[in-house]
Amino acid sequence: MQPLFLYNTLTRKKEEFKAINPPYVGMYVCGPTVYSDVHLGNCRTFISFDLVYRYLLHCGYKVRYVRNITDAGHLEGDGDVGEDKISKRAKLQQLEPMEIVQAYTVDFREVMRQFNNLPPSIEPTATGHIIEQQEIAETIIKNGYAYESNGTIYFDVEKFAKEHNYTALTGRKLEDLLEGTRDLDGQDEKRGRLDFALWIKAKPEHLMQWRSAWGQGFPGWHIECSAMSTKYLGAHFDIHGGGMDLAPTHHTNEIAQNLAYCGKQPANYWMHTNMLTVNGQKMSKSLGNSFLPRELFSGIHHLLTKGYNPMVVRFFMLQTHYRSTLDFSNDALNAAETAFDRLHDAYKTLRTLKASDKSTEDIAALQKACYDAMNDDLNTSVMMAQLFDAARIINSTNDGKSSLTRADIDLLHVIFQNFLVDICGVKFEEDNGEAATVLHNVVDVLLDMRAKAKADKNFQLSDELRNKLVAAGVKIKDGKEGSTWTI
RNA sequence: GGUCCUGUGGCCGAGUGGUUAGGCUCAGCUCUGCAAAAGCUGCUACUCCAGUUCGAACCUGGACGGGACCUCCA
Repeated sequence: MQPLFLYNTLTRKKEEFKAINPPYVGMYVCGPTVYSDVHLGNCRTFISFDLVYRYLLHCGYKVRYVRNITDAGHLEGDGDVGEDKISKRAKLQQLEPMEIVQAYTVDFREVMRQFNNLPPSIEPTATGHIIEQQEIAETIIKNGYAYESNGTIYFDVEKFAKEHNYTALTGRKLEDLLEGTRDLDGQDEKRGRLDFALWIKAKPEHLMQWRSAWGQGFPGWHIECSAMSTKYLGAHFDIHGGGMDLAPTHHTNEIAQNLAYCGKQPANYWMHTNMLTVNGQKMSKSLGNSFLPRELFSGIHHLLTKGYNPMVVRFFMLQTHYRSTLDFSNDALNAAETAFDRLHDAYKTLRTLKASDKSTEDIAALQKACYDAMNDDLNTSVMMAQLFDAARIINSTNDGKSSLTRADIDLLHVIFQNFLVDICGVKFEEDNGEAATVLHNVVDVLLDMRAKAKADKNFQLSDELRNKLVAAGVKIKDGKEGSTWTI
């Protein structure tokens, strides 16, 4: 097997991927906070890591993929003041916090299914690991990197930074961070301005709170990932991922917590996916420019002219490398839809291709180019360019302008199956079932009538039949050996 | 303000110090009763300025533009 290179945020380089205990791989990805709908930007990240997961599986690794569900709420604003997002939402809607969590978790999983993301091996929740989070906080206090202040536990960043490289992930200078931080105004519980909470004292009216050695409270924002990754993947595992916006704060603090807890950098490879933008601006809940998956599928959104199949959206996203920003627009989506159909049509044509004694094309080289692209930090853009090359070869063979041996045709099948279906996770709707069979028969009857009309040179009738079928959603292509159709 | 990333043809989007990315759109041709599809051909770019180099879109410096993070965010 050829080496796989992945870009590691820690070293800012592409590095050869070497599993700690091959063939096993542990991968942790920061999942959603389930206090509202996942938007498309979130989905991009999870689709990107689904690609990582799928490719590792394809390469023969046995992957334990852990993606958390944050259901304990995060505070709003800087930290220690402010309100838990999930509680806030719950009060607003007069619901139990867990009712909110349940509703959005169910919705999240449904969206992931629509995008054909494989479910992670474990999807742990923050509320299910309160004890583990408390234990980590306790140990960090014992190790001298955290302190209690009026029922809240803070991580002592400045002390940690004296012995460790706190900003290893982003390469920023600590002084710059200190300068950039806002004044503590009123938060005199904290010793240092960069200190962050591991455990937060709850006010009596706070809806989600748990008992602890420090009184009633709830966990801080970063500690759940430390707790759950350590529990399921061990103190040192292979890949940790998330959106790029998590690197400077969430992941930086997570690394600090793990080091302070057990002296180990949690993951060898830190992977970060880039943002989805709308008109050049990051799509985010707080900016209010986010698209909901269902709006995109249905087309019901003021910026959209039509709806798009989830597979088209997935394909659209994978046409761009995961570390580049991807701008979202109707034009780009329409282009992706046309391109997607072209690949799909070629894949279908492949089944009916007639073999020759000789090949005029080098299919093995094409397959190698696909692997080379994927091994180069999962360059799906270049890999897909190869698939379009394959589509051109298939079509031109179908037209009799080039030829392929049986072995090469079979290899093309393997390439499409491997790279498009298994690795990119693109699923093609196959019409199965009784209704579909009946539909097939009915269309065939109509095409038969149209063929007779054409034979009689009754083009008025044949065109009418074609136009009406097109209006009904059936596209007709006339070939030398009869007509074919697609929906 | 600080730190970092980025600027590619009509649009989207890869990329490497010297050779065609790819997709979409558009035009022409072939095929076709017409249409659609498909194939072929064309439009062939790298923000600007300076430097390094035999040679730079790709390296360095500067300018300008865009973005991310510094507050929860994938």
